[in-house]
Order: sequence, then C-alpha cells, then structure tokens
Amino acid sequence: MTTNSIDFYNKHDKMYVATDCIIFGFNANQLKLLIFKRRVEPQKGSWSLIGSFVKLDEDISTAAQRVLTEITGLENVFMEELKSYGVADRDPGYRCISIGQYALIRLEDYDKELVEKHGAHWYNIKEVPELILDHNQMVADALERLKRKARYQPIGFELLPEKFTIPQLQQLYEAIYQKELDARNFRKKVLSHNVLLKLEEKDKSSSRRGAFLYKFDYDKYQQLMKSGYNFEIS
Amino acid sequence: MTTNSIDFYNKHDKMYVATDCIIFGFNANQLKLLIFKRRVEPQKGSWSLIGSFVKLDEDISTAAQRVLTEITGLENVFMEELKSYGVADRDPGYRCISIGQYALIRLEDYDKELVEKHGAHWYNIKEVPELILDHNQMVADALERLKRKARYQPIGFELLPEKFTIPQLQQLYEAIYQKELDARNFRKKVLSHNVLLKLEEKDKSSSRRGAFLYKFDYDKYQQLMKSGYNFEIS
DNA sequence: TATAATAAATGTAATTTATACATTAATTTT
DNA sequence: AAAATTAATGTATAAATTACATTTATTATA
Repeated sequence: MTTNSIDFYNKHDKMYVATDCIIFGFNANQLKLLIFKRRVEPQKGSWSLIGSFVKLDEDISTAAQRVLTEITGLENVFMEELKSYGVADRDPGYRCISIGQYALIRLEDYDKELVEKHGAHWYNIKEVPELILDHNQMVADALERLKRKARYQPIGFELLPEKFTIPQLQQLYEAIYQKELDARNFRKKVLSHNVLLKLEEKDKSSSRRGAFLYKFDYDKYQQLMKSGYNFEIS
Repeated sequence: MTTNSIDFYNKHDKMYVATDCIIFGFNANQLKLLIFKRRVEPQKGSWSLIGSFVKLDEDISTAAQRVLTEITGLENVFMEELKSYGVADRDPGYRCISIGQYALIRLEDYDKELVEKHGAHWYNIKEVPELILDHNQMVADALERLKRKARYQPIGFELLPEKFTIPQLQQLYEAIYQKELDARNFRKKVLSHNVLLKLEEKDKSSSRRGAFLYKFDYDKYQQLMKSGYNFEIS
C-alpha cells in the first residue's frame, strides 16, 4: 500500500467530522446541482459533492459556509443542515461522519472562474452522475427536503434573481415539484399571500409582451409569520 | 486544576462525536421528557439529556439506540435524527459535536427499575429544569419538530398504548399542539383517513360509558402512502 | 330500581379553500 | 397591418374546514 491519506488517518484511529454541501441552482427551467471532479487520490477523477473536514476550532455551519465561499465566491447564501451521515463504514478509508448541508444559490451571482478553477460543474438534477461514497443519497435526501420545504417556507426565492416574474416563479415550482401547475391558480395563490412586491419594470426576455417583475418582501413575510400566518405554495 | 476527564480529552486534541436523546412520553394528558441527574464530574448533580459518545466502529443511529436501550430497556423504539449541534465551543471541556435524536416511547412499556437506577426522571415538558450545555435548546428544537411532524405523519401513535381511544388520541394532539381541538371535528378527521381499526373492547377508565378502543393500522397506512395519500391531523 | 352524573358519540349548515378550465391583452417581428 | 407569442385574468364547481348542541351508554348512589 502506498503512503496516502488513508493510511495516515487510519494510524490515528480517530473520528473525523466532515461537512458536504449539496448546492442547488435553477436555470432554464431546470434544477441544477454543483458537483466536482476529484483531482487528488483517493478516487481521483470521480464526481463528488463539495466538502471539507470540520476544523477543531470551527463550527460545523462555519465549515460549510467556508467550503461554499471557497468554491463559489458567495457569502450569506441560504444553507441549512440536511442530516448527518454516520454509518460506521460509509468511508472505506477512515472513520468519518459527514453533516450534509444543502445550499440554494442564484446562478447569476456566483464566481464562474472560481468554480471552473475547482473543477466544478453544474448538472441538471435529473442527470447527476454517480458520485463517491453516499453522496448520491445525500442529493436524493436534499431534493426530497427541498420539495417538502419549498411548500411551506419561501425558500424557493433563494434560487431566483432578486427580481423575478410570476411565470419564472411558477417554472421554478414546477421544477421542484416535478409537476405542471395551472398558471391562473398559481398566480392567484402566490399573490394571495401578499408577500410579493410588484415593480414597474417588465422582463421581456421571454415574451414580446413582457412580464412584470416582482420582489419577495421579507419584512412583510416576517410580520405575517409572527402573527401566525400559514404560508403555503401548492 | 485537578486531573479530570476534561484534561484527559484536551490533551488529545481530538474531535469527539456524541449523540444525545430527547426522549418523549405521554401520560395524564401531558407530554413528558426523560432526563437524568449526572452522577459524575463534570457538572455532577446537574440535569442533562441522556447521551453517549459514538464509538469508532458504531453507526450514529446505533449509538443512540444503545443509549436508549441502556436507560429504558426498550428496543425498536421510534427514534429519528433531530439535527447536529456543532458550535465549536458548545462544550467547554473539549471539542465535541452531538447529534440530537428524539425518541417517542410508550410510558407503560419502559423498565422502571432501569430508569431509576440511572437516576433518570420524567418531567412535564413545561417544567423541564435547566439542563447542561445546549440541552435545553435540543429539547426546544425536538418539541418544535414533534409539533410539525405529528401533523403530517402518524408518529403520535408511538406515544400511546397500542390500544387507545379517540378521546385519548385527541388529548395527545392537544398536548402536542398546545391547543384545544373540537371533539366532533377531530374524530371526523382522524377516522376519515381509514387507518384506525375499531375494536370491540371499551376503555372504561375515564368514563362510565366507556370509549371504544382503536388500533393504528400500519399496513393500511403504508398502502395509502404508496398510492400518494396525504395524511394530516389538524 | 329509579335517578343523577359523566364522558362518549354523533350531524349539519356555513364558510373557506382548491380545482378546473378559455379568452383577451400587450408587445414585437415580419 | 397582420401574425406571432407569452402574460394576465375570472368564474363556477367541488372539496375541505369550521362552528356549534344534543343524545347515548353506563355506573354510582339515593
């Protein structure tokens, strides 16, 4: 056996804690996932989620933010713990648990050069290749979580530009729910919550007529939540 | 400084992984929490959740089951990961992350002697004393999760005897939601799901007339779920 | 043995929410 | 000026939720 990192870790007989990021984006009516090709052993050349060990003096959530910033250049991104992956033999090299965290980012915001530099690529969520270890399971779990959560919390907006149209929002939800929605009912429903701010501007990129742009009104949403309002987009 | 376990761990400069169990029960119309009084340093005499380090060759979930069995004598209990607690300085002694897991147990089933032996006590959820570290936060998080989850998944039944009456079930949900429910509407709603099996027997412990006993029909529930049914108890 | 006491069981009408569905409006390109 | 294209809108029906009061079964006791 060569002297690689696996030997190194085994010798110490320690428990390692890592975090892996399931990074979602949305573009061209498709949910996307950011993964990267490993450039070092073990498993050089395999596709993998982006992750890191949690440092001894670092919060788990800080570690995840660090990883995300290293790869995308973005800070203050929506990120939330998914779950832990802690089966004893999940990593053949050494004992390592991982805390999966999923992030929702705006595809127009991130640093393309940085992503490129790290060998990372966006894949349509339906076309994600085989990933190392239990990373495909992490993606499946994150997707399920996103599906469930988007219904009751306005996290979908994290995947859209700050200014978006109702048809765009509908396409996003269609991608998340994997089903078609009725345009009239959808519009009625989202507007009924009174958390969308209609702007004067129109987006004309996808129609001659153009569609009005809206912004999500976080303050209004916070207020409503405090007073026990029940947000839902079905 | 005395030679205690904190010194010991610090010297190794390692990352530790623990799991803590938030154990719920239900009795006398009250949600209960099982906590115990520490009998060893550090913080001897303080109240705490029940936990353990995850062994190097042990799954996280196995560790949690092990702890639960050690304390209650029960196996095959409903238990589910809550979230990880991974702030770097959460434990002043050494670097330790903990995976919180919440369990729902039937109060008539557990081994009373074992619980006693470990210095564990049931507290009404509203009267839980101060716990060590971030354990009160864990309890708060678990309670919130239980509230949300009980609505869409039939996990409440894990807190009731196998045979229960509709009024009992209602009282349980009233305890979880912290609000009163209408008896007619509640009964209508739960029975509409067709997952309760009405027995011939009555429970006469709380009324002269007696109330019919029911069982939760897991098989029926599984079937319904497969065909896309939407369970909800509001 | 009749009566009182007690919690269990039940139905209906009104309101709210969800669903299904087709046409007109605004704008640009040709 | 006409054609093309997506955005925007309303209504009727069905389904679900809510609010609300009386009768029933049984045991204890007068």
